[in-house]
Amino acid sequence: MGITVDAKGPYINFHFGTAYVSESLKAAVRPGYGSLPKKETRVVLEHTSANPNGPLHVGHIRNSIIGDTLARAFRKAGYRLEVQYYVNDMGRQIAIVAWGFEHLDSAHVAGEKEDAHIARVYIAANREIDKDPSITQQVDRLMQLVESGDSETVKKFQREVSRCLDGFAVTLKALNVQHDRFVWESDFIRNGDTRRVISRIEKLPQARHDETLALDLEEFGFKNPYVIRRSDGTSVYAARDLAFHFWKAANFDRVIDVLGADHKLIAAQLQCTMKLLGQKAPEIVHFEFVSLPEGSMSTRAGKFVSADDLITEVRKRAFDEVTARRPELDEGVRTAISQSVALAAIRYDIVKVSPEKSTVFDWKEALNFERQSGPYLQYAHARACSILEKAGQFTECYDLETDQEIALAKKIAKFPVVIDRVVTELHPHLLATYAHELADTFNTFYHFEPVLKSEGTVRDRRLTLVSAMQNTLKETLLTLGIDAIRTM
RNA sequence: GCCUCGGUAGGGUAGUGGACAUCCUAGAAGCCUCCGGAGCUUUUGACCCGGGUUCGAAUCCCGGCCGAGGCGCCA
Repeated sequence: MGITVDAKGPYINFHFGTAYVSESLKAAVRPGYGSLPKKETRVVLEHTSANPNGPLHVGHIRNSIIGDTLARAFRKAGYRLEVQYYVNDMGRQIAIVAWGFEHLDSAHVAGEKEDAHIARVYIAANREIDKDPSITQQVDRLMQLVESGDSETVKKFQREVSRCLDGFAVTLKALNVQHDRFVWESDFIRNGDTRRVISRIEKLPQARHDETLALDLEEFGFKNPYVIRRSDGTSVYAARDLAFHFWKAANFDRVIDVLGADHKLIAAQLQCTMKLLGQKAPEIVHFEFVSLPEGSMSTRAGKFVSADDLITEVRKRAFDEVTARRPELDEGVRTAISQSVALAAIRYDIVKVSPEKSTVFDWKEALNFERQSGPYLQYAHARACSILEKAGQFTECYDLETDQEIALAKKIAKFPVVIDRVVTELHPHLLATYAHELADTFNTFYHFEPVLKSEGTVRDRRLTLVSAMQNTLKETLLTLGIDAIRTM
């Protein structure tokens, strides 16, 4: 009854007997199915970390959704996980924002979201700089003041950055994306970590002391020097990033960063340098860019589709859809359902594509709730819930017979393997593919095999199967950060 | 110019060495006697090009072409 094996041509076929499938099903009806054994490994996962100079756009949230889905998968796989957002509070872009608030008409407009306000000032300041390049010197001055710890300027930077982060928090909450800790880049200057890392780098044989301090990584295939310190003595982003990763390497067993494709080179240089310093190098999940049909996005040029606009539009469309289907429900209930549906649509649409594929943002796809979409998955779940509710009490039965039953049970049994693959391969889209396969298999089963209308042990075993499917799909959706609503 | 990542039916997409290449969309034909049709069935249609490795390549290697991203004091 277990697993039988035979050879056919060049293939070895394993036949999973009913005993094997039954065991899996018994686990699948229990709460928390798919969770792997607890591990002692401490993992730190950094994602999103967008510069606080304007609202999150549809490119940034690809990072957020890939990162948050991975985070959920790691927790499901039993790891001790901390999720971090690295706040860039001392870059040139923030200095430009600070300059803009000081020199331009930057009053807050009533009803304007904080991050949108920052973007408006940032875009205006860039326009001024284009007109009068000498402003750059004033911006440089601000950066030097921050690096030297001038409290007035530091406060000014942090005030604007905090406001922008408040805006991000609203967006990320709407997307069901969570961080455990916000790590501020400037802390690595203040606590001396950056200085200490630089002094270690100075001692490396690859160090080059000209006006700048840089590493010559040509032996590792990097043509250009990796600059650590500017000629005016201030540190560059790379130096603080090294300090940050030093700290992560010291406190965690596994360090994972989710970064955009534009970071490929600097991330590789960072990995290389960490190794030279005898430290654990981060594992990096790169995702390729999301562009618009008219070209690439740019915060600076004000050319982007903001995540907030996307959320608003998808929620509107979802509300109309729910209202058309369930007019009898209270408006409050319809609003709640449509928010869950919108969340599912957005997250699934983004996570289903493998990270290494560059994409073009498409409103039509984002607003589609059929078939290969998050709402389709939610619908399959809601249907299963409805069947179980109507069924009432039944006796669990694990002896399956028909092809449809067995196909569904096998799909259910695969779930823990999928969780494991997601965290070992760092491929969150596998979970999306699995969720769709599971819902598809269920829909086919549902079409051919009557559940409530069958009788005796046939009814029992099919209800058991529906129950296992509902629980498995629920766990899959939760790992995808999608609400497993019972009705919609 | 150099480096990195992609190139799978009309459009989008899964698939890192093996059995008729996944799914969505689009086109065609069906299914409301149905437990919620955001559904189901059947069907049309694809591995960029050229070499190589292998018993066997969408998958690995080399060279093209196309797309995205990057290339010392930006982040």
